[in-house]
Amino acid sequence: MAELKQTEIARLAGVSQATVSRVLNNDPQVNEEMRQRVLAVVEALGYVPDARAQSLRAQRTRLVGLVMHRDPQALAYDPFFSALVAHIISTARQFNYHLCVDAARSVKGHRAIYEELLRTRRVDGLILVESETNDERIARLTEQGFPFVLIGRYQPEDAIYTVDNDNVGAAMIATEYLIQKGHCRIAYIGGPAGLTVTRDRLQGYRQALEQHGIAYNPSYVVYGDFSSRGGASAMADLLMLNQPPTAVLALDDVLALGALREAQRRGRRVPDDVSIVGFNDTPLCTMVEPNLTSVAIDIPTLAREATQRLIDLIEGRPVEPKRQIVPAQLVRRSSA
Amino acid sequence: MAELKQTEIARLAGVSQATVSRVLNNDPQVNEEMRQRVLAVVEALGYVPDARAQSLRAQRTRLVGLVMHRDPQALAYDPFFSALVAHIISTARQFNYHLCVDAARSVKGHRAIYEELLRTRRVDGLILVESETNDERIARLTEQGFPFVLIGRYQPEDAIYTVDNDNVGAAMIATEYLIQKGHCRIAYIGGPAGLTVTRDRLQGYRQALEQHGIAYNPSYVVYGDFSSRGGASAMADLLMLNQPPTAVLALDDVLALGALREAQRRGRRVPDDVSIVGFNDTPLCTMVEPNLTSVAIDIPTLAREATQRLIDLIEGRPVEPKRQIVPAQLVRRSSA
DNA sequence: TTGTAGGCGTTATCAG
DNA sequence: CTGATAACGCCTACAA
Repeated sequence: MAELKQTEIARLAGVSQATVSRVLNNDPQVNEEMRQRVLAVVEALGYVPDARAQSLRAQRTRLVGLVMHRDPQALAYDPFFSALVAHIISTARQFNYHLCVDAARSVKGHRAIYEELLRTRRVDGLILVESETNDERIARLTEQGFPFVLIGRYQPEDAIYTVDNDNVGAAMIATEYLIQKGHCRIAYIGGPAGLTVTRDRLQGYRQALEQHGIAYNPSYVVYGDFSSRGGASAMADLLMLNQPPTAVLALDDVLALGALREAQRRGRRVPDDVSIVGFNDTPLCTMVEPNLTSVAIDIPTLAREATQRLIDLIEGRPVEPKRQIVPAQLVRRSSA
Repeated sequence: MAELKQTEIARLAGVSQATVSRVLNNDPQVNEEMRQRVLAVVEALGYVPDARAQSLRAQRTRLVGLVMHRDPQALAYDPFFSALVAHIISTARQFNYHLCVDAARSVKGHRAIYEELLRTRRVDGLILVESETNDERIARLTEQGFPFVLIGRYQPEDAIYTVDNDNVGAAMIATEYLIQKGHCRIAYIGGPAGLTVTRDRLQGYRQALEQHGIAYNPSYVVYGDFSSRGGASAMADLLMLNQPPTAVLALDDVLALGALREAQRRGRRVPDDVSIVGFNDTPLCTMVEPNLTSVAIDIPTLAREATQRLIDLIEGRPVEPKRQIVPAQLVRRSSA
């Protein structure tokens, strides 16, 4: 079994190794009889070409990389992450690609991964998420002409290939919904401050306030890490204010749930005392009481589009336009 | 930048390509001066060896595979999956390995992945989860002498390398806990019936009943897929019985939550009317009201041990004993 | 101590 | 239409 290569097949079929290769690559020029003879042996022995050799020869691994800018620990229970991975996997597979996942929070660790995955040409392309403003990675990737797609926004638009869920617009919709419900003391719980997604949604939130003539109050903006605890402590801070908010927009469902639970723990009724809106529309939303109103950002489409575009880039097909927007949609439930 | 290989470095440093290779592999025999000269050029150009070439040459990709026997769709929001991936990633990285993830539910799809990952030698070893009894994959892997570690149980024990969280024991502990609380009508909500984990926990459940002289009632055993909805419909079935159970042991937290919500929807109070215990101790447990009592199966350790053992196997280090058990532990909260 | 050369398993280019 | 032959980039005997 260890010696199963094309030369071995060739020997048994009584042809040259080159012919075996041709048969396997469906070269139309090969004689039908030879093809059958070769295929018979291939079938009999269950021969499959060695991906390592193919990778070297073709200068292509058929592997796409996904690097999360996050501590692996923090990823462990993140539904956004698992949804992303799941959908990238299934899309990639349709094109005969596989997924290589990595993660690191530290800049050093991140650079190491970057080196290890990209410079070594271990993967053919990269899907980036959670970019920070002025993300150093993006500059380097662009400079090197390495295929990559960013899930998120980037400026200047059209500088790189992106699939964006229009966070600014989505946050606006959610905020306007709260305003229409009569709220004017609306808070925003973001993720880590440097992330583009945090800033974009903040921007949408502010724009909505502005359009409705509501003054922006900086003490209503709190940042947390992506965890239930982060949401809880943010909510705790908000409730200690002299004029606590009557509604909260949280950057994702996990944060929103933490906030919700904290509010309840402190005796607030949701949505009567405080309304809460999350992001991502994960199954968590229907798992808590009251069910969480959330902005669905359509992770499947995001992942599918990003993957497909990345593969197009890798294989040299034209990709237009550079920026694609996947619409988001507010899913109304009981929490707001 | 495209032409960055050892011959190029060698040319610029005025040495042979072999010397460059030796320097990069820390061969102690190279002259210090040469080493410096080579390293200078390497640094200056930012050269990193090509993983594809190394893979072919070394017959090793430094990639470990994780294949979930599940529809990618179903994986999307599964906390067990994301926790597993996250911890495998960080362990693998310590040993300079990367993770390639795949998933498929259908047998055909699964076999395709198996071929594609293993036979092509795209990965050096495999971590398996969710094995079924008489899992065909395991026989083939064993037969081929391919390095793999199973997370779960397998019989005969010691036939293959496994890391097991002692599901039988864990289910026993949980069931006994319920019995001690005075319950005797205890139901079990499993996952897909074929999975080893479903059967093992059922076995533990039955053993506990037996030891306490409680008759086993088949109508108290229901199977669902791994989803909140699965748990809900299982609970619905249970509550329609003439003598509905007063306690439920669910195969994982997601199922347990679905069950919990369904019970509440039907006006049952938890834990007063019906107690519920889940598995995995995911963050979900503290996100719902009442907080979910759950059996913590220590996914980080499971993942870490499996990864480490797999890498030991790949690199030819002895691994003993073949079967390792990671203890589980009941985390008591309010739902039971 | 360093250089030369062979080969890892493929694919692709040339002759024949 | 098929068979030698040359890369792909790297590591490692073996030779100098």
